[in-house]
Amino acid sequence: MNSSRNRRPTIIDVAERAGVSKSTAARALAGSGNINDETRERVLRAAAATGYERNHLAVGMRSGRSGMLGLVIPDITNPFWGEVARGAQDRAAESGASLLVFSSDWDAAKEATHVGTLRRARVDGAIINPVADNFDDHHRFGLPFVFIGSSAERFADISSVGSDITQAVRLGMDHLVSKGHFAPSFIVGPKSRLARARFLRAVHEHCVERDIDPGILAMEDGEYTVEGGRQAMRRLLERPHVGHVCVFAANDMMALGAMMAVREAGLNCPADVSIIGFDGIPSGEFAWPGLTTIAKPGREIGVRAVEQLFDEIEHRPEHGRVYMPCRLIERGSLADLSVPTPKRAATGAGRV
Amino acid sequence: MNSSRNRRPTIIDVAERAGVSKSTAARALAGSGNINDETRERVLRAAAATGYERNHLAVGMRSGRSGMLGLVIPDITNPFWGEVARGAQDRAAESGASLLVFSSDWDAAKEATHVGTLRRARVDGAIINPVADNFDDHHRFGLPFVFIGSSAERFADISSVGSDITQAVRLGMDHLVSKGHFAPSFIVGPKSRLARARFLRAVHEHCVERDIDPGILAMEDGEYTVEGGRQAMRRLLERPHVGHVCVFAANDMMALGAMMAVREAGLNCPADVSIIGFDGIPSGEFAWPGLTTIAKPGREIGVRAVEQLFDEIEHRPEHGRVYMPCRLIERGSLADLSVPTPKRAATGAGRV
DNA sequence: GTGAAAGCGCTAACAG
DNA sequence: CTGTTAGCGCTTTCAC
Repeated sequence: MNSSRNRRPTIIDVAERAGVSKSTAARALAGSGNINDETRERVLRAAAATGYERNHLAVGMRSGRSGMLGLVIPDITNPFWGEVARGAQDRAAESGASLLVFSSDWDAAKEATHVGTLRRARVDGAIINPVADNFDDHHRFGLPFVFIGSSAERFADISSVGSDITQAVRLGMDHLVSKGHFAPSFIVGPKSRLARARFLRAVHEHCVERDIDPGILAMEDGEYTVEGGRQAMRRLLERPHVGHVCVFAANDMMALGAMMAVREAGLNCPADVSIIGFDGIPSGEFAWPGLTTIAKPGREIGVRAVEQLFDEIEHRPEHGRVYMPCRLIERGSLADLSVPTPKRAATGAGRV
Repeated sequence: MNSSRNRRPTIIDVAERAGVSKSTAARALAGSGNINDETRERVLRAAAATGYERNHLAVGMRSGRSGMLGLVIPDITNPFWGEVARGAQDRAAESGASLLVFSSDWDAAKEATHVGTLRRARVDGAIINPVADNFDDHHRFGLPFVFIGSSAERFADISSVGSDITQAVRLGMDHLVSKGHFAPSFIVGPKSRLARARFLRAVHEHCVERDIDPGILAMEDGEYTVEGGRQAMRRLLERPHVGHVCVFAANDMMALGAMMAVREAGLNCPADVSIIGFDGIPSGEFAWPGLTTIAKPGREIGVRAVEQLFDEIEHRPEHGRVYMPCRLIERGSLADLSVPTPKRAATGAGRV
């Protein structure tokens, strides 16, 4: 009868079956334009009967909108970025868009390659965690885009979304104080990483607000990894100190590494050393003791980024950065030194 | 001069600039067909000069190959599936293909929706972790596809790739025996899940091989979550038992939950209770003690799935299942009872 | 309200 | 080896 046994049905098949023209069928299918109710019904029925499915390639080609969005993150395997991807995915799907996901491994060359691929795929726009610090050609990605992550913050004029580090640090510091830790030590990322400066700036701001001299705060740095945190903690413990040690790690992996170092030094967390992290990765929940940390809203960031991207695509210039609030997750890695035992208080953070 | 200030350059712009015809330009750009070296050079230069980039939408439309692949997994946020996605992503990129990623949340309806979206996007094929157990319409996805994960194993005639559960269980059991644990208890998934049966079958096979009566093995089940594992462990500990308890959990999350239950019961892992998991998620590394487990090769599964999918697309019917070997990761959650100290063996679970 | 026709950017015969 | 000619499936004027 019909030759649609092998071919996938096209709009022409639907039109023929409904006894209308291509364009009428298109109008009915797209739900656009003025069209007779009865005609529309007929077309829709014909479409269902033939098993017609819109060819998005063709739509994209003709309309200039592919219905696809790109996402370039450092590593989909990383729990934080996985959350971001999930949020973006869900929000995109909600609007009928699909997401092309790529991992850059913090490598500028890979990032460029992937953006190129996205451009050729004619995605309508892209969400990118920029790895390259040193070039402002970002403006010439050649497609609508939105940045995500803390590394994006420095591009003030570019639409971006990330966690509110200032608020996060304040949350952490206030919590530490509430537990009787007044002068924590810090484990931060390597100097090369943008996020480090951002984190330290927030710490500094907070100290100024609270009339604390940032100079007295001990600090060690290392890679944003378990091993980096472990070594930094080791160095911290080698420093002369008295009483309870409290550490604020700029990243959960480092915090977990620090925890290991504490154990390896024959000390106990939280009895001897208190640790607070930053990220909210699942592993923190299973560590022993559970890692108290400040969780970034990964999923919400993904959702929000897609929304910003839509604005960008539709030329609703909402330029500027959106800061998403973080939240504290209390688990067991923090000792409570605030209990009103005079002796206890003196033990304190060692700042006599 | 040229009007290509706004429009993105097309193959026509390149052809004009190189002084050749559209098709010659196309041939040069695609690297296909016979073409004069010098002409090709000229075209390539013209392309570079105009900043031409192939429009994959148009290519896909004309050639019938979109250069896109779909991936439908339960949850990109889950560490195992994240690994799979990453492997697939990398392998696809290697061949110049892009990956559309979707999460189904183990929901058959979502799965169907996503497959529909992929079909409309005209992906060349899809990699799917099938959630629906009860329909064989899989054959009518309407596009080339490959299954992944253990739930796919029952579709013997469909190309699929997953971990080798039989080998994994053997690896685990042998390791337990080598540490002096001869009759472990089991924590397995809910009856509704396909993977459970697959796991138990492997255990059974192993027992038969080793002349062990599977009937003597204690078993509890629960959801594949931390909470599921915790409750199952609780029930296991309530059972009458003497000496050291050894537990083989069918999933790392459950194993981690079991570890919590042990701690909550005032017991110690591994002194009183030994635990071995199955998955290889990162959290197991940070738990205390570190979780000994059998790791599935998530990334390799992703890579392999893409390769199988290419075969499928190219009509190289390699139908059948590919089993990827798992590997043992030794950490600290297993007591070594094999040391020939009679006392040790008797010390056991300490709950007299 | 509906149809005819043009064309998005590219590839694939088919001639030369 | 290169140019000409058709479309791929759809949207979108522009008539009627």
